[in-house]
Amino acid sequence: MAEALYRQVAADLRAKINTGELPPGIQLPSESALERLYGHLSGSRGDAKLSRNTVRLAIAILQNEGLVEARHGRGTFVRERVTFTVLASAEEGVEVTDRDAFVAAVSVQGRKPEQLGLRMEIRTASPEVAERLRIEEGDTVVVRSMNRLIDGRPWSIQESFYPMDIAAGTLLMSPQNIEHGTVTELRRHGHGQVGYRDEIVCRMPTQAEAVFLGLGAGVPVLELFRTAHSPDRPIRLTINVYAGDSTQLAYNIGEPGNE
Amino acid sequence: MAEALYRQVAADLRAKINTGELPPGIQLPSESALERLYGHLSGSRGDAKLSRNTVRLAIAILQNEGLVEARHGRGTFVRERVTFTVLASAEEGVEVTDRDAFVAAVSVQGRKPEQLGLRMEIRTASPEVAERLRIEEGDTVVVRSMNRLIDGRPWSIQESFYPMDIAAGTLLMSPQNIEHGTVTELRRHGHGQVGYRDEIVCRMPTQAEAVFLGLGAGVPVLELFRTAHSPDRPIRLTINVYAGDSTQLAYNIGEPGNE
DNA sequence: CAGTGGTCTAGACCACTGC
DNA sequence: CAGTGGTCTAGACCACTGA
Repeated sequence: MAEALYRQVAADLRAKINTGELPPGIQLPSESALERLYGHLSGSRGDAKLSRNTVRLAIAILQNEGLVEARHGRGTFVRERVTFTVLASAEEGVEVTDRDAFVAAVSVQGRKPEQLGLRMEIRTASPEVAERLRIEEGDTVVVRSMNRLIDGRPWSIQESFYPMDIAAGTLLMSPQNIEHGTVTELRRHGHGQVGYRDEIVCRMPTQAEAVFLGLGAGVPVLELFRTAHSPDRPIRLTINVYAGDSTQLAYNIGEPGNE
Repeated sequence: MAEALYRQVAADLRAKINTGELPPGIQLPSESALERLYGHLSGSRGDAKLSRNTVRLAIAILQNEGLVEARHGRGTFVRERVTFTVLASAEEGVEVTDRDAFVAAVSVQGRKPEQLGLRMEIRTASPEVAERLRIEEGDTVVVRSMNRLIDGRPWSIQESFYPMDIAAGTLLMSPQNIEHGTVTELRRHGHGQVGYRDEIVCRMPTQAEAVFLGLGAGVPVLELFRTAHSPDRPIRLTINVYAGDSTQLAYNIGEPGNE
């Protein structure tokens, strides 16, 4: 046995997608059609026909590679993708993660931004959070979270963590948008931001993330941990989870080139 | 029908992994054991038992989430993961992507670095490459590529593209390591690097990448496009493809905090 | 050799979509 | 209603691993 049948079928369909013979948006042949189309691979007689499960295994591979998307009752289609670029580096190390900055950045790229549900909670720090904020695991932290959409499609999940002693007595304690921005609000209370560290990983989404972001099988997420600090200490940790099939992060480092 | 059986099985196993009841490295019950273990879900009589395909569908979900790994003839195991952090920002915008820098960075984190097969080719620019180097599609470019391993495991695939007029007459045309580094070599020929732009995306690997990097199902890759420029023009594009389950990219922006 | 996962078949019934 | 994908079963044979 050279190569499993379902892998051969997947490889053939993948090739057709990559060469453009099956362009984005196009419907694949139905499962029963594929059973017949690839029947000749089974090495059997003339009436050759694959079993449906074999065909479905092949399609599952392509789904998990993010190449196709099955729509119940309608068919299986080659995925289309458009990406949005986030400029994650900033002059002077004082970036803006507030709503206005998001709205401006997206609008510039000709897309429609939306921000949903600013929530504020008080939690205890997980090990991940505690380590980056340089506090103890279990210390209380203020969490401000929101969801962002582009062109009506869920795009990112953002949670910002503040040590309780920093957030206490500021507008961060209120579950509302801060007009002048959180960076300015922190500065007014003696926590001027002078820089940040970004850590970026990619992984497959959790169940909850996949549901909220509307991710099909085979779409990973980009996770960005941004630890902002004053000259003295970390003042904020922002975790962003982005839909991997529609996000690009960009950093400009050093002097700008001649553009 | 509330929720598909195989999804219920996957959800239960996932919960056990997340709570640590099934810690990393542990073997899952065998497929036939799972058939019996979760038989009660089938809503049937006492001898309840799932079909093997149903169990396999459940395991496939966890594999595609990168949570477990099946080893033929041995069993299915909860994945363990260790990550290596790449500091991608650099002082003065003049980073070093050369072998020595890689070796030093990995050694510092107590791991064993290796670099394989430096290759040099001449190709024509794809649209992706041409756009970033600001040349025409189809223009000839010099490509220098290599693979890197950490602790003996394939970790990244790197390809650097240079416009032909920049590479001509330099050591870049030879398929050998450049002792003083490519950045210095370019500077000696009048192309001093003053900054770069990084673009980061994540996606599922191609077939070839999955094979080379030894990625199981459900492991995405991080792809980093670094366009380095002199004051005048782009001088190099480096594309790195990293195993997503063992890589973290980091950027320090602005003034360093008090550490 | 026994036990594990890998591949494949044949057929059943269900749920969703759109005409 | 016909056609699509979603779920599930029962059973077969193969390939790999390790004792």
